[in-house]
Amino acid sequence: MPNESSAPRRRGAVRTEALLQVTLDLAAEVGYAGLSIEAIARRAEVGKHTVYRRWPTKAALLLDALQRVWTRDLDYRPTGDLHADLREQFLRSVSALTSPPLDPVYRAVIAEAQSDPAARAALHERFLRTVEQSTLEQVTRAQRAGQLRADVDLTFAAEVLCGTLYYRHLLTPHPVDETAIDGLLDMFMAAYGAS
Amino acid sequence: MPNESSAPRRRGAVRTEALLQVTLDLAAEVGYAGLSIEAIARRAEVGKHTVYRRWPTKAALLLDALQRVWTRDLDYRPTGDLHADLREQFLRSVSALTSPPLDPVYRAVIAEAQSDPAARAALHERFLRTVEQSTLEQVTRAQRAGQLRADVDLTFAAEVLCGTLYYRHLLTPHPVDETAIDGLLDMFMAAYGAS
Amino acid sequence: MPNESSAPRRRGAVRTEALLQVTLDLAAEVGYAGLSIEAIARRAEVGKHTVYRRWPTKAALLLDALQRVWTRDLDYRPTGDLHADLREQFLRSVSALTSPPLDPVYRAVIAEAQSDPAARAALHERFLRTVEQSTLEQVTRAQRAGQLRADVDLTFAAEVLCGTLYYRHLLTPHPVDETAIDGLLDMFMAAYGAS
Amino acid sequence: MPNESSAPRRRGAVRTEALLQVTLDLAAEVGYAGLSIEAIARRAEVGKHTVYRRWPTKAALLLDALQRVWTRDLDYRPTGDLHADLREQFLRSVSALTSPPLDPVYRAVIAEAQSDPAARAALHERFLRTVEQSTLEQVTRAQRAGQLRADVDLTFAAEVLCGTLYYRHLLTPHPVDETAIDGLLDMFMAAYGAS
DNA sequence: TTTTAATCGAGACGGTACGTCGGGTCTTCTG
DNA sequence: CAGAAGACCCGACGTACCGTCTCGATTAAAA
Repeated sequence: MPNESSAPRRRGAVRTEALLQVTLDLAAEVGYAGLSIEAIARRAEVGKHTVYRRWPTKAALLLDALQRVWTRDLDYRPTGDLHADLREQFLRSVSALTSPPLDPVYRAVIAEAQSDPAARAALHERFLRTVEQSTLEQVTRAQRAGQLRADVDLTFAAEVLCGTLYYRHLLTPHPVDETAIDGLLDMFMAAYGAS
Repeated sequence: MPNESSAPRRRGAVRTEALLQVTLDLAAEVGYAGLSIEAIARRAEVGKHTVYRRWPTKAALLLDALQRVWTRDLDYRPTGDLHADLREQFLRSVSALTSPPLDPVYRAVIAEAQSDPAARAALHERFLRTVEQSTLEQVTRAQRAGQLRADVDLTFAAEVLCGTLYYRHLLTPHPVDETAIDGLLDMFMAAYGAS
Repeated sequence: MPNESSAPRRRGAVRTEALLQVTLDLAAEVGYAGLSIEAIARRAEVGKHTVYRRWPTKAALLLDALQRVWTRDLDYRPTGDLHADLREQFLRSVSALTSPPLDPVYRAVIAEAQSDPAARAALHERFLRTVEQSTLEQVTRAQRAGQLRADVDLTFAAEVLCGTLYYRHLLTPHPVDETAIDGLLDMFMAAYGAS
Repeated sequence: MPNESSAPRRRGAVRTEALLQVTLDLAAEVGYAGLSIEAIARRAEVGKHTVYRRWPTKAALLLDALQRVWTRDLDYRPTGDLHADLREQFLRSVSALTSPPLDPVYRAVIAEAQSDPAARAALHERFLRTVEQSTLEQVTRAQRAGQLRADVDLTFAAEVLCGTLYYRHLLTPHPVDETAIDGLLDMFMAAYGAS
């Protein structure tokens, strides 16, 4: 009896997915400017209320849309070489963050977050902290493996690593290229590299 | 001499000043949300065109308004003790950045900058780079005084120091407090401290 | 036989009643503005479909609701004195038409009827014509009793009597008071009074 | 000296005219249903605010639009024969009231007036009362000419004459044809005709 | 001075988006 | 299988800003 209910499939789940996809499409095509709820609803051929029913705020919608593309790139496999692994992870992140679907949405979220502390908290909780966390795990592993000094708490170091890259990407006109990443890692290793 | 010059009829430059001040006042009172050009002109009892004649963009206006409060806090005097000096400078910056007149304007600029690369460049050129620069000068002086290793280019290090603080302030819910600043400086000294 | 229903009790009859009552309650409380099908269904804790299943149109629902209060006031008993009887009937009608439950519903029906000829026909058939009819019966009785000229068809006269009052009530800011009613009856008697 | 300033021409007077015309056009084409402010603005290629700037309410706009067509038909010239003159006037009014541009607008006004006492008052003041008034003047002239009894106040009679016709037109499915008008006038003459 | 040319306040204007509401239709699930 | 609950598309509501534009009135510099 192959019952079809293994996925409960709440009523509008499909539509929710569609709306998020439309948001990404729109972002890729018209960029940050075209990301109005009105435009999204229009493009999705959906009443505005159908959007508002799902997300109380544009920021909330954008965060979910972000999630949708975000999770796809988290399948990296550490090799054990800390420097190489961090380098790889950062390059991947930056590459994703720079290309069309993600970049406009991310910037839109940043913009929204400036006027809405709640959105700011959500942004950090769901994305920035995640990146910090995965970075922290990597360096902690390296620390246990003796590659880093054992007498320091690396939590803040992880924030510095990530924060520097986000700062450069979002707030400066400079690109986050290999030079920048290497410079950052050099400083990190100089500070915390074992003996 | 029936000239009723009690009303001196201020000319252009004065009015420009007045508009910037109104922008700051509005920001302090109603916050980011109230910073529309419409509201600013209304509050200043000025035609909208008078605003547009001076600044092509909201971002441009906000940047100038920012400048107005910004320059007031740059009168710090280094003592020679690197750690203490940086600490002092960062605490001052953050304190200014957190209090009413500046914070809403800064966030508004950040928001505008997301959709406008030119504004992003201007933001970096006029503010972020300035802070990086003054930081760089300080650490370079210390380097020459032998407090820091002589074999490194500190340009990027200065960016890391500033970037980390901006990242935390603008994009996370965490406060930029003394703990954070000290943590950051510790990492910096561990990496680049002499011998 | 524990059947408690001497009447066949069609399933939804009670609910239909309840909906009509809710409509009247809502009209009394929030007036014409609050008379949306949405609000009625909400107030009755009923799905909108349950309303649409019963009435194809808001006008239809309102007409039925109107009926509900209307029939309660038709228990007048003519005395034989034409002038007094008409006066009494008109005063009653107007009094009912002016007070909360009925007035907003009536006006809502008028409004609906403007855009919907079918509703207009129904309004006339079920209410206006009824009033004209009962007026006609009274004057015809008086005519047969010799109180009115025998050589005229009073059908149109009845329409004039009623129409004038409705006109004043619905389309002018003037109240339909005793003065108005007496003036109208005077004119009527002057035209058709016997000899 | 052909000075061009005989008309001061306030800024948007032309546009106001255009909007009223568009309202009438729309009414003629799509009828009562299409008379949303949104549709009017769209059709006139005008921002919604441009409409709201001129009229606080849909009712106000419709009343002005009504005025525009209304005044064109008031150029009748009484002949002195009361019965014929009233007949002519009523026929003209009804004819105007029945044809496309006017009928949908009038009904829309009636509908709006039901929920807005102010609109109701305005409707009466600007249109209904005008008709009553011109009717009153005609019958008063006839009264002075000895065609009508001298001992009666005809104010209310004028209301009855007009009210009956409006009642029939707006609230019943019956047409206001010559039969109806003649019946009404017969009753009137029977009541107030001289000797 | 007188004229000319900016500059100003005020705000109209066509747009676009906001967030809310109601109209009708169509589903889903419960009793 | 009827019914409550409400999702859904649609489109109007009235408000707010955007950036451009016109309007007179008020000044400044040029004639």
